[in-house]
Amino acid sequence: MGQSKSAADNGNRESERRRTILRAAIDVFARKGYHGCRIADVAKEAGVAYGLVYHYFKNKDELLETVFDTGWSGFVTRVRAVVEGEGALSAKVYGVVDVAFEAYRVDPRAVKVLILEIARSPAGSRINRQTAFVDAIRLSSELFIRAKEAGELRADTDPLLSSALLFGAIEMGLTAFVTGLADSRDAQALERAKAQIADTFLHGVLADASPGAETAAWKPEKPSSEKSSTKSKAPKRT
Amino acid sequence: MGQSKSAADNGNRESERRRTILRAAIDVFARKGYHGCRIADVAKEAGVAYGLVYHYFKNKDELLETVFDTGWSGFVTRVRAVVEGEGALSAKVYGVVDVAFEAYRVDPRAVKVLILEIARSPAGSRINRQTAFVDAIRLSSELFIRAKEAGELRADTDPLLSSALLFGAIEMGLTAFVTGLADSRDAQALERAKAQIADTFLHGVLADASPGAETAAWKPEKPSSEKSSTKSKAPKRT
DNA sequence: CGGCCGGTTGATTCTTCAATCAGCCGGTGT
DNA sequence: ACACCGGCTGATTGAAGAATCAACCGGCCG
Repeated sequence: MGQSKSAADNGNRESERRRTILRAAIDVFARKGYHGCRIADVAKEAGVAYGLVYHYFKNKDELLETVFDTGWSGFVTRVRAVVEGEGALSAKVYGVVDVAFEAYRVDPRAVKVLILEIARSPAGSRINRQTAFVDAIRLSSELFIRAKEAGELRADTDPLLSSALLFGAIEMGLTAFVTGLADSRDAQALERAKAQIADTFLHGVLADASPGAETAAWKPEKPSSEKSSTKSKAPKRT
Repeated sequence: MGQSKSAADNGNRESERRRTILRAAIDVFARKGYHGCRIADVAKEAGVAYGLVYHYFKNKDELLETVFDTGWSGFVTRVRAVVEGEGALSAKVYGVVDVAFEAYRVDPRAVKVLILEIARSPAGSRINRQTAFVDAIRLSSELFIRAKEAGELRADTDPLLSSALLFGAIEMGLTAFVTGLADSRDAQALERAKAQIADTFLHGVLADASPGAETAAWKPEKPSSEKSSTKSKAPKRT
């Protein structure tokens, strides 16, 4: 265990242990869920005494809160960068999808906890985590508001709902991997999923203007020559 | 309290009380969450003695399980009807969206519990509720498999993922109402949300076929005259 | 009338954990 | 050497709440 630290680490030792515990918490939460695990599990996973968890965190809830703050703030920051950056709507949408999937690639467990435990927890404790989620949706909705003014969007779209739908699609896409519906070790699959989410959101699933139209009418009109590629190599954002 | 039942109810009395408890459970779960409530709360809500809950249900978990089975089977049945029915892809997609929103309109509490407590619960107890969710996605994916063979779909779409995305969009749309982001008493808003979800999924958010390919430019300006209508009166399914 | 029986009650028991706390251990300064 | 100090330990406590159970109705049948 304890590596001798020499001198080097004088600055931030205060972490180290705390980090270990936080990491362990993420792993355990991801494996058994917040309610399904005891502090003892976290302590064991971290290879640390039960009491030490309480030395670094006020209580179990603060532990979850911290996991949340840590992971979420990074995500929001990146999303904000995309939203406020240069480029057309399409590029930004792809950028947002990319941020989410990248987060997943880097730390699937953390993303799992964020999605499963936090985004959907009913009125969790004091601090409204729901709020944080809503804030993210609001943030990216600006993207659609501006795009709409610029005429990039169809007229009958509500920006807030569009934003929500994008996140919903991303979340469900990730959930497919989180729950094992899709193989998350397949880098190709991840890439394809990313592309399809962005493409579907931007262009829909239909194979072009569906000529048949059905029953009533889905406005088949589509003068626009070739719809083209679609292969969508959409500009990588990174 | 106890209404005298006269004779009339001879047949299925075995329910009655059980139903009351189940109903109470849904309400309480919706209000405080599964983990956030005690059996005592359910009993009180139902106006029934604590012990009676255990007369009708083996334990707290079975209560949730039952809420799930009850609500979910109905939903799946309706979705199946849509998937296996007649009509073009577009109509069916709208139909699926409609089923979900109708369920919400009829019993928002129950839908809330389904979404918040069950869809996302991490490896809950024995029975895999995740599985049920996955099954629904698989079921509706058949819709996309067939549509793809018929050439209705773009070639580069994965049916399973498409199905997941549709459900993701629906779920997030409903979540917006469940969490109060949008006003669920506004029938108009519900209608619009439904239409936008289906439209976005089928046609995307973009103002038109953006021919510009991507890479460099995403072709901002769109001359395409009137994009118009699109008001989408999409065939009502009911 | 009296005993049975299924539905019903709610106090009691038992379990599970979050949270505490008295003290240990090893490093550091004097 | 000694005393101090902060990180660290884990048995103990106390509360919350799930599940049990013995007793209690009120109808019904013999």
